[in-house]
Amino acid sequence: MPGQRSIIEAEKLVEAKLGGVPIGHDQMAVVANIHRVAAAVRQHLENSVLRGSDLTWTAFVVLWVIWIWGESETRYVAEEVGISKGTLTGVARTLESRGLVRRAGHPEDGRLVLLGLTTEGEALMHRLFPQFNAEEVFVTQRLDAEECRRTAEMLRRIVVQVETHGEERRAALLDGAEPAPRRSGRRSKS
Amino acid sequence: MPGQRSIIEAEKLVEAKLGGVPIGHDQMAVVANIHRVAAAVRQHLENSVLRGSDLTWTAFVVLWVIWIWGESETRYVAEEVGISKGTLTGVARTLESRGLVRRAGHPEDGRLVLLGLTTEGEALMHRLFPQFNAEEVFVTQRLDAEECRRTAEMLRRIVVQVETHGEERRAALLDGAEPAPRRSGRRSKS
DNA sequence: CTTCTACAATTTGGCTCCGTACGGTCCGGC
DNA sequence: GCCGGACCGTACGGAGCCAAATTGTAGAAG
Repeated sequence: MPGQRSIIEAEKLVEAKLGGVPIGHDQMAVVANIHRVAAAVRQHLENSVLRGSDLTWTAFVVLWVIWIWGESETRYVAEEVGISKGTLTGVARTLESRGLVRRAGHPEDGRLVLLGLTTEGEALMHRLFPQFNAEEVFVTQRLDAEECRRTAEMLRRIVVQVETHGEERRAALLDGAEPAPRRSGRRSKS
Repeated sequence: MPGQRSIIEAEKLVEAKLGGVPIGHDQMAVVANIHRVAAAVRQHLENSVLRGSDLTWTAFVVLWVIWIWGESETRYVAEEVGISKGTLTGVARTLESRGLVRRAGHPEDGRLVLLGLTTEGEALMHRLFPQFNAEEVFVTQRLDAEECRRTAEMLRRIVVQVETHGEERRAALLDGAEPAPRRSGRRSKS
């Protein structure tokens, strides 16, 4: 990995930059490594198994969620995948046009839309997931099963922390000040 | 975290879906959690400290890399940040137009371009990074220092694995077949 | 029955990011 | 001097992504 500079070395430089200001070094290293590894793994999977079936990462995750959990309401799929409902609309449409996903109205509540896999979609996932998982095994090759479990547990704790206390934390940080609107995105009419 | 369904439960469903096909469950859980936590942390940081300074995640990381490592060649910045050189051009231009980044030609090799922070950029990072790090500490609150170190080490191993053996692995998987061009992006003229 | 309200998905606008393809510039070797 | 290679910049085309605005349904209130 040419050019990959060490995070430990970075810490020393941060120390020098900030003089007396105390910094959580271990925490910084975890967060930095999380994003580094997420990008590396995603890129590896896109360039190995996903590219061959012309699927983006997001599209695959959407298929995976529907595959695992069965026909589901769009709002749950969006949340599970980690994208907005508006984004899911577009991704689902693409997958529908390729005959992998089927969209159906909810039998009781006409506002809801259910997403399910077509037979073709089922077949694709049945073929693709073992390949996908084989790469998951490949990337984690330098960890034994126990280390995998422990690492997953640590990561899960971070997710729980953010998802249970994140919102109140953000509110406390802003402390009254309005949330500073996102610069991109559609402008408010007012 | 409403709607967050358990990965353990998902594993059972995968098992049911694939019958006899053996699956690396622990590895699957690690990879799934990596991306879940990466998205959660990124979103938390964008909505807390970054939004206030109108910075995207990518823009902040670019600033951070330049801040830490000092004036650097664009190719190293792009690699360190984990984005393509083309993307960096756009991001750097935006940051330059806001007076945070300065761009200069390499004194010896005229092909290279060096990116550095302006005084304003330095000041911004000096103010922003402690806030950023405070949120890193917040999200990892449920891990003690030792757990942080161990987790970072595990993640680092995955990065090393992908970056040392990823390329040959992808080559072996394709095994001769041409790499199946990305469907999006500019079409070849031919 | 009508209206109002809540909530759902979708549409729309704006931005980000990637991969590809060129074009320009510079370096090194022949 | 010329050519091949490396590098940056620019220009597309395309997918993702978010948040506001819109549209449509459900259900309650009058």
